[in-house]
Amino acid sequence: MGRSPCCDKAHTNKGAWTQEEDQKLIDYIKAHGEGCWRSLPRAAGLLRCGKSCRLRWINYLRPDLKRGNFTDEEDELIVKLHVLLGNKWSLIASRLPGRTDNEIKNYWNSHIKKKLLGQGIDPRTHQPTASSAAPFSTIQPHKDSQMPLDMDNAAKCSATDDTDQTTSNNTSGHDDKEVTDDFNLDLDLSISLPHCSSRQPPPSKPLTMLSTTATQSISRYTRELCLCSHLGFESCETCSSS
DNA sequence: AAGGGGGCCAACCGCGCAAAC
DNA sequence: CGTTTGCGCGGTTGGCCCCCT
Repeated sequence: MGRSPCCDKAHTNKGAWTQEEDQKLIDYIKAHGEGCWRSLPRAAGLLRCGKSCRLRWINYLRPDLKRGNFTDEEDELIVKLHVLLGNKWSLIASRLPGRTDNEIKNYWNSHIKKKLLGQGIDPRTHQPTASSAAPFSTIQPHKDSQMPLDMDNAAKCSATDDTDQTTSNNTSGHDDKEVTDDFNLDLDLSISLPHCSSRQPPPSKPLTMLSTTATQSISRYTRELCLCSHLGFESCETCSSS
């Protein structure tokens, strides 16, 4: 059993990309567009795995990438989105134009984690660490919860399924109603349109939307999906109106 | 000045999912 | 309807660079 390898590893380059390889990839995508990463390397004259080409393009060569340091606003937004989505870097990246999931993931691990720990906040649960009784200035997913919300399921659901939004994905055995009653999250997010990069499918799929005070300002979006339902909560007005 | 350690980031790996067959 | 194929994702690794001693 097992999967067949994605490419012939014996005949592919690995490691850092050369300028020449970059240029070949750029030229090819400019001429033919993205798509069929598996056959792209051969067509472009690259001795690379298709996955490697895709990653290189998405994370480094794409023309719409915003290079450079993260702004305070981006920083804050990443933290807020992580509260809701957990380690769903691609979803988080979709809210940060010009940023890639890899970039955000690296930034989280190298900067934000430490920053939160320094504030006495557990970066995984966003709860104050056991040793810290310091005032809690960031977002609390659930004020009484001992466990983090099942963000993984929620994000998985929000990313893949728009057909059964009212069905609870609660696998943790928590009482949905109880959680709903206590959940009072005011994020005041400023959220841009999902970044319409090539990696994101055109918005034929629902946009994952956050149930926050930002809801009003985002209502202009053509298709909305409230995360409430995906978090296993009762539908809010946004959910029910869509 | 050298080298050791730690941080950062690009790239790889393996798995899950969905479409195609 | 089961299997195969391709894509995308999250986690991890490895190498480069910078700082400190």
